Amino acid sequence: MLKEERHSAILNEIRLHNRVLLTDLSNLLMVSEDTVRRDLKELDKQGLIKKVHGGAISTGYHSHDQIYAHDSKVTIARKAINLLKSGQVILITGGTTNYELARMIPKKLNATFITPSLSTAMQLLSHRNIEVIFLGGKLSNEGKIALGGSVINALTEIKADICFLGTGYLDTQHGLTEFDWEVVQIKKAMIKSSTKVVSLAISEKLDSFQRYRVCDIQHITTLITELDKNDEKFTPYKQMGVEIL
Amino acid sequence: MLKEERHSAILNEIRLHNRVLLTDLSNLLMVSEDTVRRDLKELDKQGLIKKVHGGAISTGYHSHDQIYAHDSKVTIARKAINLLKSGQVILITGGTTNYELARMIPKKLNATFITPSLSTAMQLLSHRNIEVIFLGGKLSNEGKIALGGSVINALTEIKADICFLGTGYLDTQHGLTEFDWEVVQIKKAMIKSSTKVVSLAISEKLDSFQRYRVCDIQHITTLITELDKNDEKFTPYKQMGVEIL
DNA sequence: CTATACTTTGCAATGTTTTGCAAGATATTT
DNA sequence: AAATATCTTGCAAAACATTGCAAAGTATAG
Repeated sequence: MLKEERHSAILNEIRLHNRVLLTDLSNLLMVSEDTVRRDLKELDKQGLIKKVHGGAISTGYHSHDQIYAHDSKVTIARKAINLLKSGQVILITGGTTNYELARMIPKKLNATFITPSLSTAMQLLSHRNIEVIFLGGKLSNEGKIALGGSVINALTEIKADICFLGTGYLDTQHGLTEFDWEVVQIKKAMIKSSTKVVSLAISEKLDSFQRYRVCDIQHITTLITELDKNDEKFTPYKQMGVEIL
Repeated sequence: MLKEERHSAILNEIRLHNRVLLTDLSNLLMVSEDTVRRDLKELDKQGLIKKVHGGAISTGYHSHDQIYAHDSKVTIARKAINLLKSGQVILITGGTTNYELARMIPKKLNATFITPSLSTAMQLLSHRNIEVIFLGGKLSNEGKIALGGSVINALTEIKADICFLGTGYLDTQHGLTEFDWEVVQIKKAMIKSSTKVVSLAISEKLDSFQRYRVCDIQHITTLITELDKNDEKFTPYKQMGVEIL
């Protein structure tokens, strides 16, 4: 294979995905990583791509990464990661906290993620060892997630180890609530299909509620917030058998 | 063999495959590598090809990724938009040309798009009046598209007005061909589910082919390239009933 | 037809580019 | 701070390019 062909292929990859990993290119083009590195360096010098540690990105690339840097969400996501284990099948909804979670998945984790969220799926795909299954359906314009019967149907055929529920309101009286009825249906189906249920909630979502109920507190296995787990606020949750992280 | 014969043989090879190796030409033409080298040098000086280390590539090849191809993709997408009408149900694959198409959809268009491609879906979602349905399944890491049985099953339950096939290689002898077997299955299903079949192909993808066949030329309703529709190259296509734009 | 000048071709010697490897330096992740 | 992963550098083997040259072929003028 000619050098120019490789360059062309590399530019193509980057154009398509906005980013490439060096190792992937090495496999794809069947040349050593050194050669790819040299190719990338050359293309970078020509200003066609931007070479970064571990690969290269498109020059005009602005990832969503900078947009959400909310500290508490990062804190929550970091705690949540400890629940992940290789070999698991994991349901995960959309939402910025789950997006953070998807970002910081360890590279060596080997698991299957199932999601109806476009952004989460996109993020998950950047991890090599992870299998991503998208629950198809009609996409909602706001949340960029698939909703409706097809998602719920697909969920009935799945038994996952754990599910991560993002966005949602939580209080001891009303349980986990939502403002979108369609989303509620999805979350209900997810809970039904999972052995463990993890709710990720920044503290401002606590002690408030919305119109539609997803489930009672008792159905939640683990609640993760950015607060200290010994906060007195959590005593009632603990009494209902919820683990606090 | 005369020098001129060799020259046209070389140009032919390059037109066909976009590239040639020096050693291959030497064998093919049964002359020494030195002679071929001199031939290539001469053709390069005439601007007909681009000589590179180890062989030569078509002149359009390098600029392909940067400016030229992007421009032609925009041109193609612009032509394709005229086929869209409000009320239609539209199948669309991934690929950069379709991505461009998704970007430039008119705001007032009111239609349903169905796709297995993450990036295309994401782009389509930015249009208010458009309904987007994602064909869920296991996501491939490379193409960021859903593949496999679930996509094909979902497609059997759909009868769309039109389908837009991106990336793919086209020639009169082999028809529409693809690189990836899984992708071929999806495209086949899409064609089956659509009344009209539109193939978007930059001219580079013409007159070349890959391992796996999607369909014959006859199954394509409309072919869109960046070239003029009266280009003599299209005569055989027209004879097979393909509309050229 | 013949001699001369010119072109083309292959060969060999020498120079250059490309590529993969290995060792040590940096960066990143845990 | 330790463990990985990635990067840099120098190097050697292989592939490729260049140059000069000689043999063979072609063209042209006398």
